[in-house]
Amino acid sequence: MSKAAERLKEYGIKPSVQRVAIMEYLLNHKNHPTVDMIHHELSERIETLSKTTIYNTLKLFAEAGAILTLNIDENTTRYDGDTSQHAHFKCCGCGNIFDIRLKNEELESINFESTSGFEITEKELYLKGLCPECKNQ
Amino acid sequence: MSKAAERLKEYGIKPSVQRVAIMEYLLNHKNHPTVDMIHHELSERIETLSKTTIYNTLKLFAEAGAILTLNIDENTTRYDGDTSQHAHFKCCGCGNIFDIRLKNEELESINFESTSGFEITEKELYLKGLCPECKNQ
DNA sequence: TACAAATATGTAATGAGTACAATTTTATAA
DNA sequence: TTATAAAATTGTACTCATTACATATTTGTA
Repeated sequence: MSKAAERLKEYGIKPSVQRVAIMEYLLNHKNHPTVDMIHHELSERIETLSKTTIYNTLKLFAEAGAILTLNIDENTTRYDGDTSQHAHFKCCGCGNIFDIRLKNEELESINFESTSGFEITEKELYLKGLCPECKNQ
Repeated sequence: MSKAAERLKEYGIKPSVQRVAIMEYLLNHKNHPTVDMIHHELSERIETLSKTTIYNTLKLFAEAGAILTLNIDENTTRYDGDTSQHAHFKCCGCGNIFDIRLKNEELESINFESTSGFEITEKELYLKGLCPECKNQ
């Protein structure tokens, strides 16, 4: 079984050609794609693949916790198949989004002054600025 | 001079009735409003105030660094007149957005494994979950 | 007062995302 | 295998936040 299919099983999601293809794309591409990017790429292989299916599928994945939904981009939602702890960096020059690895438990250890009573289920750290390439131009 | 007008001056923004009113709203409301919320509230006082003006003005403020633009909400942009360091919490129950104070320099002290060459100009920490009120229901 | 530059406004257009009805695929049972 | 129900996919129409743009108003200045 492919890694993508395994991952779906792991999260209790029934596999289908479309679902496996979408998960596969997310696992093999670290570019934090938009729906359009996924559709453009996959519709070459799966000619009838509709954007609605991609939207539905990504929502299904995200609600199951199998992928991350990123709102770092102002215009459009981005998706990430890597659910391990890390931050995201958006370059204001080229627009690309980079993974920023954190040392172990770095986000867990942040000290808040006032979260008593709040139940935190999700933490996202977004950074912006210039990537190394854009910085040297 | 009002606090709002002072703030505009501080960031090199020429004041106008509309600009002062919008900044005033942001300084007096900690609800991280949307454009619609600002428009709904202010158009009672300034009858001709258009949404386009609010969009333009908020963009102007944000680019000058006088306010923050938040993408914590999936559907719509929220704005924050408090530019001091703090995180944001969105309650999945009521949808409200809360300020979460951080201890001094907490965000600065996060250790990244791999930011060499990146120029970071902005950091946003978004939390999600349930607020105290929604948790008890 | 006259004129130019800066602001503000209203309408039309864009485009991401969703609702929904129709179609296709999959699973199940006789 | 066949019939049938449930699940998944698809395409179209729609919503709604945001932007583009042309026009109108206000402000600053000579």
